[in-house]
Amino acid sequence: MSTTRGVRARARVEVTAAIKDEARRQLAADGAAKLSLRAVARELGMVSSALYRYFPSRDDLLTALIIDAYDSLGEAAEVADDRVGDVAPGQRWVAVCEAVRDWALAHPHEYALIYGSPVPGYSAPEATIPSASRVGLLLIGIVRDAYQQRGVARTPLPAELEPEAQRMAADLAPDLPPEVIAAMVAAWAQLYGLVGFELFGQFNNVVMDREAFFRHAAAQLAHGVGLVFP
Amino acid sequence: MSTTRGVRARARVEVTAAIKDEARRQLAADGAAKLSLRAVARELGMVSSALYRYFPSRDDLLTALIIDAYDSLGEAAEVADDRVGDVAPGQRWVAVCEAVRDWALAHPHEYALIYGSPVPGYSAPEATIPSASRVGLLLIGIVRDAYQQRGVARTPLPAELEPEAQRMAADLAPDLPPEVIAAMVAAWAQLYGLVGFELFGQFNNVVMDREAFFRHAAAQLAHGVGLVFP
DNA sequence: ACAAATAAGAGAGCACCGCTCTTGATTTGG
DNA sequence: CCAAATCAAGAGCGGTGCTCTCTTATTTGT
Repeated sequence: MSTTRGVRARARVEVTAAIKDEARRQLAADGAAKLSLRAVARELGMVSSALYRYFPSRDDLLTALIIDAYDSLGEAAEVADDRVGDVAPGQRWVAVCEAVRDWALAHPHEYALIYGSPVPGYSAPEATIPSASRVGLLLIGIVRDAYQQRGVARTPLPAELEPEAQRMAADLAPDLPPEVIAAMVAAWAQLYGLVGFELFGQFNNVVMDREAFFRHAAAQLAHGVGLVFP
Repeated sequence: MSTTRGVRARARVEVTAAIKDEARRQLAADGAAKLSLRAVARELGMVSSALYRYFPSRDDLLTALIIDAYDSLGEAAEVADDRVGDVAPGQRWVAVCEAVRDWALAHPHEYALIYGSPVPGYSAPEATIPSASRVGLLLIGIVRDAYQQRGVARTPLPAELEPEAQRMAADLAPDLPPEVIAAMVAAWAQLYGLVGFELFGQFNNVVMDREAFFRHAAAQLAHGVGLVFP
């Protein structure tokens, strides 16, 4: 019967989900460094070795959490973009930036997991790429809309960056001018600099009104990409 | 005698230095997560408990390494600024940014230690502040020189940021205009976004010619702060 | 329908970790 | 010179990730 075949399968997805949920709880509470397979198993009433039937190692569990975190962040950004409605591209950009920051402040350990220090040698498993790209793709989409609807301000590139900018444009958005793509990639990285500095305490005793500071900085980023405000 | 008093004291500083050196070796090799007191002790031919006479905990050892890393980075930045000589402020800025990036690429695990994810809850011990400030102070100095010698381009602030910008300026550089200080703090954070993305693999398959890309982005940061090129 | 294959949980165990406490030797300062 | 401070060493506690074996329950193929 279809049910008999499903008993094991169903149990498997449920247990897998329960493990991830508990792991996410511990991650949010104490950070990635203190996530312990034994503690997760203990909390779930299993024995630690049983966990290895679901995740072959601690790193694999963390990778699953990383993908979830990327998706959660990506969705938050997409929702924010939808919510803001049909406004000027610059305002959409700022809304997405603020969504990223809000998500980071609400999920600091998860943000640290994906944008903190993923072990400098470590290169992300292929599986993470689509989830990790969501925010970037969203920002590209905003710039593309701006370019098609009202155009963007363009500043010439230094000669040494021409070939690289053309290559990036061909990869990321062949319909957009290379200098805009180059500016966008830089702005994308810079956004995470702003968020990281706030989250990791580098702004302690330096920036007090973080809201206002961030909003202005995000707007300046939009400006640098060539987006305009109404 | 002066020597007798010095036997213990001298041994102490030597052993302390040896511990830090070996720890730094392991940090550079395997990252902060894998730094093990027992392994350090083993390598030094001591027993692990003896290490606790010098550093009361693993975190204290790490804090010592953090301070050293900040100082190493700060000195690299200062040396680069000295070396570049009497050029336009924008070029000094770019030189310092490149020094930060070069240092990060040369010491990835140490960079991750200080600018990665310092455990979101964790707030840096007071002792780290002076060392951590060196790069920031250097950048402020460059902007100050630019302001006094040739002036900087100033763009007005949104009203909501006025008070905060004035507060920051009063704290960091009372002789500089608030909008310049605000732009500088943002640029400072953004610089670390650029470096972090490259170091932590976010630019994999996206940016290839990292040198050229970074140089351009750093120059754009300088522009955003109002610095000019000759 | 039943035997074989497979998946899952339990338990013991290995090698490591940070950290504490006690013990005995050595150096220091009054 | 002797008491006090300092330090290396050892044993030990509770924890970790991970492996291996054993037993039991489910799924599968005939």
